[in-house]
Amino acid sequence: MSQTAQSTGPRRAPTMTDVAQRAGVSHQTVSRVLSNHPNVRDSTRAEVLRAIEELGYRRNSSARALVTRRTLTLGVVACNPTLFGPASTLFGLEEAARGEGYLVSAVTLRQFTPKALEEAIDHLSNWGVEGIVVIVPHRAAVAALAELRLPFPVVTVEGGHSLPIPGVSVDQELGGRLVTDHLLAAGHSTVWHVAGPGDWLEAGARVAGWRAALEEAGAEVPEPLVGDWTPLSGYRAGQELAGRATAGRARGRGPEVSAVFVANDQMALGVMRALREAGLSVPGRVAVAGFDDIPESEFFAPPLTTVRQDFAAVGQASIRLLVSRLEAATAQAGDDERVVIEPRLIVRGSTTSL
Amino acid sequence: MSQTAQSTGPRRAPTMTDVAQRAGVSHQTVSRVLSNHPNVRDSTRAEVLRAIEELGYRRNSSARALVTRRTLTLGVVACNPTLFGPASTLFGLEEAARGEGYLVSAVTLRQFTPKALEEAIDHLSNWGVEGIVVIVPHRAAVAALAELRLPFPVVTVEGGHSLPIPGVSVDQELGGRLVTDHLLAAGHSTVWHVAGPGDWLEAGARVAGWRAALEEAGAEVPEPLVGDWTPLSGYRAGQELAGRATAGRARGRGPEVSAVFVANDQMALGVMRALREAGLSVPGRVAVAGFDDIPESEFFAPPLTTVRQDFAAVGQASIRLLVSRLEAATAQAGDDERVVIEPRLIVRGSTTSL
DNA sequence: GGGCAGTCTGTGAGCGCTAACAATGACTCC
DNA sequence: GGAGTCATTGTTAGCGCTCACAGACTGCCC
Repeated sequence: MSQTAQSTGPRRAPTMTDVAQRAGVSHQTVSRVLSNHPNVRDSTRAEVLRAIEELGYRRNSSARALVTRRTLTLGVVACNPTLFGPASTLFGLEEAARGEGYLVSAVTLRQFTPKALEEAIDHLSNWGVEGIVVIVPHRAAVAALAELRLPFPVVTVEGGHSLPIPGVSVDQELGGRLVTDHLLAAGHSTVWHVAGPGDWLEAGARVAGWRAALEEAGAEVPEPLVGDWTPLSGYRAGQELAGRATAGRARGRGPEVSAVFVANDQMALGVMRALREAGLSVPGRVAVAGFDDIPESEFFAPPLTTVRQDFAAVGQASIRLLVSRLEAATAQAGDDERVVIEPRLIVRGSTTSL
Repeated sequence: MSQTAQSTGPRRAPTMTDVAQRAGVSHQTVSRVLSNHPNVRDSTRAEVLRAIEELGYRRNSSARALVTRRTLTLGVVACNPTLFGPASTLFGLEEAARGEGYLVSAVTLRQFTPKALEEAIDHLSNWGVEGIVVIVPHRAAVAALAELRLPFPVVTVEGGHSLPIPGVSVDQELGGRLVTDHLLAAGHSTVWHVAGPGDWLEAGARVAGWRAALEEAGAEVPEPLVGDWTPLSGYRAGQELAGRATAGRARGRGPEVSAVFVANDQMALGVMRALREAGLSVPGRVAVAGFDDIPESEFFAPPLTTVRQDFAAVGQASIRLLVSRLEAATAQAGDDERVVIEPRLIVRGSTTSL
């Protein structure tokens, strides 16, 4: 009665009981209306809905989660989220999750370390996520992940298939093959490679595809250069390659440089700049191909041959995997544990006019 | 006693009472340990921590949120999250929020409509976010936002300052001026402009800065072309500009084309490609400048002069604004309602060697 | 030795919701 | 017409936690 609450203070959000009172029913009936229970008389339902509308009532998610033991929240751990690939995956993933009725909370890692990964997962756990998707494609990450015995399902993206954790990935090795075969078919005697960082699984798989294609064709396999995905590192690798291209075999370190497969588009950009600066025309003197098909690639000078990955599909598949694990007491083990998505070669000017 | 739960079924997560029993204390003491209450004997604390460790106990966030009325969750609504700018902002924002002890849930819009915005906010509300950051820099979005009377604080990013909603933004107009002044100082008689979509506030502000700089310098103001941020649209605008450049004033539609300020880097890339294809060298014949400083810009051919925005700072500022509103009964109105961040001109090869 | 502060711990209530069950009334069926 | 069925509604008991308060036990002073 003599509550000060009736003053102008921040009025507490209305509760289900408030709605019930206003509609002249029990709180349980309100609950039934909100959960679309069939056995509610139409007139009652209308009454309740009107009360909800008038009060601006919203169900308290915490109370609901407490009793149903479902937070309907999924966590995502991502690294380098400003890169086109991770960002696209994140986007597709969130959209898919929303469609399934889940909220997605992402934690981003500035730099991968097992400790950072653990902290990120810990952070998410503290908010009661029901499962997580990990988009941290480092070798060490997957290993670290396997150590942690988590009380909820985990799905990896680009985490490789060496561990008994369900995951989604693009067939990076196939991508590497596609590019390499394309360049060999164009008449190059061999193909150089600028790889991604050694601790990235994707980088390794692209190397493997490239190497396999060369070996199958009986071509010489040059020592791959290594970058860190940035244009700058590509630029440096490009300078190195330019040096070899101009020095010729005289320099005695590997075959002639007439074609380069770069492990992502941004590095390819750097490589092309370095080659250009060294007076080596692309594709006239050296053909260059990338990987990812970022939106800019089509407009590089020259337009870049590359491999397109369907990131949105990756995001969707990972959510499907996670949600199926969450909702099915049925589909337990082995049931579509692994999803592999095929990449596609996009041929453009940087490799064509040999 | 005769519960079937003691079978192998999915063992329920341990509760605070379980920990209390194991440690031989009351659940309240466990709670005190977890909240770092000072009045707990060291030996008791140790006992409790050990029990927590052994049981792998985690506090139930829903129960906690229910009683404290704090979900410690923030929502973000973003559009075009695969672009460098929004992605970077999102990243900075999440990191800042985590530092403040909040979880961030993002909802991404494929395309902006007032309805989509409302649905996104609705989605977030259903999960009990305590406040939201809206990164949807459309004119209509801000208007729509003002309509909604939301029961929690809202902060806009790049939402302009026309409405009484706190917000963070980069001084886009200043950016436009910086670029334009730079080009005028380099000796160009005027500067053309390829703008972003008309319904984006940022696009408008960049146009305003460009126009103001031209007018102050007494230069002719050509009709701006309009793109949609994509390289392709820039390419089309570039073709149009190339046509004018080669036709000269004869075509009678505006001044000579010797310098172009493009509203973002990706479109600038398209513009440069079109110019190059038309045989117009950059910067020899036409100088081109962009906006955003995406990581690739430095490696374009030629390296692109552009305006750098500190997206991470934007994200951090928006979180500070939101959190201060959440935690302060003190700082009510007017208190740093607006944060403006200054952009910086980055001069590179695409405008230099006139 | 009684009172009084201060430290540590336990008890009980209740946050807002859903699930299980009970209760009511209307209707059908033989 | 009594039992059985069904639709509709209400009642009650928690979910796991924090808060407010009460108790117990120290030490210290006069």
